[in-house]
Amino acid sequence: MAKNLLIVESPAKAKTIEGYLGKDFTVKSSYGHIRDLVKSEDAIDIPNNFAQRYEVPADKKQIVSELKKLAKEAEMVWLASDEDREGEAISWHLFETLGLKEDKTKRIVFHEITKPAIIKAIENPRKIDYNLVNAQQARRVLDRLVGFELSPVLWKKVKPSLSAGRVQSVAVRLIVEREREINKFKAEAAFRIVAIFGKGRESFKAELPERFAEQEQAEKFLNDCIDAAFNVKSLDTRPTKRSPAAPFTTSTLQQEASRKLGFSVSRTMSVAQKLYESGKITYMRTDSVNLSETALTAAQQEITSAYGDKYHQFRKYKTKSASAQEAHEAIRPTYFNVHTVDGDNAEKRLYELIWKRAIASQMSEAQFEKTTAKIEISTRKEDLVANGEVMKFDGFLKVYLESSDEDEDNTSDENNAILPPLNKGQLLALQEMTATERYSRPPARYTEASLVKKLEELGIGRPSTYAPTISTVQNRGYVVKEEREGKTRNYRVLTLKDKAVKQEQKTENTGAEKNKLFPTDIGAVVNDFLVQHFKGIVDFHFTANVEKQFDEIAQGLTNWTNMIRTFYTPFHEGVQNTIETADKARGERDLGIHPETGKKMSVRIGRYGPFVQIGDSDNEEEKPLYASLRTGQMIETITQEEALELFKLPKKAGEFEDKDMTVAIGKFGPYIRHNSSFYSLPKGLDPMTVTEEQAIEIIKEKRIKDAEKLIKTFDEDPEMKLLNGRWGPYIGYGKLNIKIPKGKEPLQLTFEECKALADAMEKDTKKPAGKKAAAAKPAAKKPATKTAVKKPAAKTTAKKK
DNA sequence: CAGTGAGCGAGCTTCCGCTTGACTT
Repeated sequence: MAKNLLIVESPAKAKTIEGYLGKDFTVKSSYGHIRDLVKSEDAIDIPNNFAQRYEVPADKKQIVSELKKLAKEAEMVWLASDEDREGEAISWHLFETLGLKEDKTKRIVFHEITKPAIIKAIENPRKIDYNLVNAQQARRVLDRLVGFELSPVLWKKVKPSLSAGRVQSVAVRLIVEREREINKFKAEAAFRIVAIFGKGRESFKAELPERFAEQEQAEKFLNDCIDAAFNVKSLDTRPTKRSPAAPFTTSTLQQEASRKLGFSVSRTMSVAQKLYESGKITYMRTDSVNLSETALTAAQQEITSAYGDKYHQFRKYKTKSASAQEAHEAIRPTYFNVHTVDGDNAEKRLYELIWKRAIASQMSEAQFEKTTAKIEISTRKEDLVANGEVMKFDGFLKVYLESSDEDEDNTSDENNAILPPLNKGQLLALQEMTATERYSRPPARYTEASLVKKLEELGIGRPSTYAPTISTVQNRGYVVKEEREGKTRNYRVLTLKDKAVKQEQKTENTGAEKNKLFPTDIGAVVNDFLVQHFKGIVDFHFTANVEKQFDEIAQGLTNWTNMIRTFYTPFHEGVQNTIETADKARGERDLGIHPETGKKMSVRIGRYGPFVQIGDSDNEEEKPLYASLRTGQMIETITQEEALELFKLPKKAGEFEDKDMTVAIGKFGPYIRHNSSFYSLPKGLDPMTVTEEQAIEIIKEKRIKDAEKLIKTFDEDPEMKLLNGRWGPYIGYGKLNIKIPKGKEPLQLTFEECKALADAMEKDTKKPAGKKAAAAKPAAKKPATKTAVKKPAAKTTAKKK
């Protein structure tokens, strides 16, 4: 047996380090935290100085017992978890749980996985830093208290199963408030003047810095220019430069992969995980922009050999984020001389992005010559301005250009245009001048990645939680990621050409969104409730404030239980007060009087989501009418006209010749119902006017599609089918979808075999007999397997309902 | 997924942060 046991957090890290240390060391991984607070109410003994009850979750039992065994046999145990709050706590939990002895345990830390760094760490061991551990406990306890006291308030006052927390509730608030800013926004139009001078390759654009609010002003300007003379009034040339961006952190990687590759944040993380596990990149959950000495040298070698000396420049980046804990390096390729990797397309592209960004971060700046020409108009006092940029040295731009969220904004694209050679006083020939009506833009909706950016700026969340947080707010139904169609709007363009001004009307599409985050009604109602009753918790600076106090605890300046008590006492009072006094929040909004019947119209959240009601619930004689809101509609913005539309039924039974066919509109759009089958109406077909022929066509097409999927049917039972799915063949039986067991040839399967599989599955879902069934149905991605394993029966009944 | 929204009430839900698989129709 090895004399030394060294424990790190990640198995991939363990493998690498084992290679550095030789046979005297066994290197193992704890797979993150090995203990957590128990799930029940009594996890924290509040009167007893917030004493915690911890347990080893079911999925960690095995690893803990293995580590225990190895620790017993070892002469020395080296706790090498990350050097940050959580890492220190992991070491402490290991110390406690494995029953380690003070004199046989050493705590070591390193910030990069390089041989010299590991050796140095082993030469400089220390003891567990209990101040840091206390800071982590304060963080853990605060999050539990907030989450587990706030959520039940929502169950009582809004809806069961909802959740609130220090991080997720602020994420939702950001999205809700942004949506309201957009709703409130009034676009203002103004005319932008652009002139084109010269011909062919010599032509260039110039713009008037001012804009005109009224068409008359723009028109007058163009008219004034008909017979005007244009000459170069001044020329200003000066050098400018651009520097490369720092190498990736988790958050910047997520942003850039979203902009350049169109990846969701969770996709980025899972692809990066694969690259990390196969040793291609360094650790992908980091807030550090630092590169190891080894990496700096390797990057230098790569850059000088590929591009030459003058392209290289040593750079050290400093983190801008106050909340950064910098336990790791920045994300970089493990080996800079590896330009491309094997693997699927996503891995290749993400690796390339990481490689370029890291290499560019050690390259020299790009140099430009920026020219600004002012052009005088003989008939007006304003000057036109033309900007040109010439690259003198490409520097880091040879490999990488960071994109920005405003890339789609092309209103200032003249900035990097090239100007022809110009002289002061030179007369210019006007080719064309336009005055285009341009609208101001509302604030941009968040994408997953821009929300991560914002959260990081506010110091909320950690690299390991950005992706899960984004999923949580969507899984809870507070936020949806959607594509929405825009509206067309008209804009006017005046054109001066050949000594005449012409006007035309053009149309543009505006407000179309793809993969943007929208709040739902429930998200808005929960947010408003929290803002009203728990302003302090959902305050954007709450996390930053408590982080300051955690830092004081970590430095030994503050006692953690005092800090938590100071926070908890008023917070808990607020919780109780809210439970007693607050009204139920249903987001109700008045929609006025129904024009035909004079009854009250209102809209609010119900059991099945937001709906419109006409008439009074208390009225015994006449039941009120109800209609669900549709995708894209919200309580706070729906108008009475839109609400009335919801009650119009397109085609009722009997309106078609085929008596079994009706058209209706569900929450997810218009659909045809034929007997008991549903067929959604393709976009562009109006459900109010759809003809029977069109409906029959849609049904036919759907049937053809279904038939294409069909491989085989069985005479014994028409419900049993062999189908072709996205990942190969599977068995369909009624509503059940059954995977084909490994090693079986799909076409050889007999009906009996299929039936047996189906029966087994049905039994499984009714009475999950253990791990398999429970693990097979995590509704959300995250809910710990612990719950599922512990209470499988409860979970199933809840779902059946 | 797909036309419902009463009221009763047992037993359930829920946090953030550290990790990786098993899984997907």
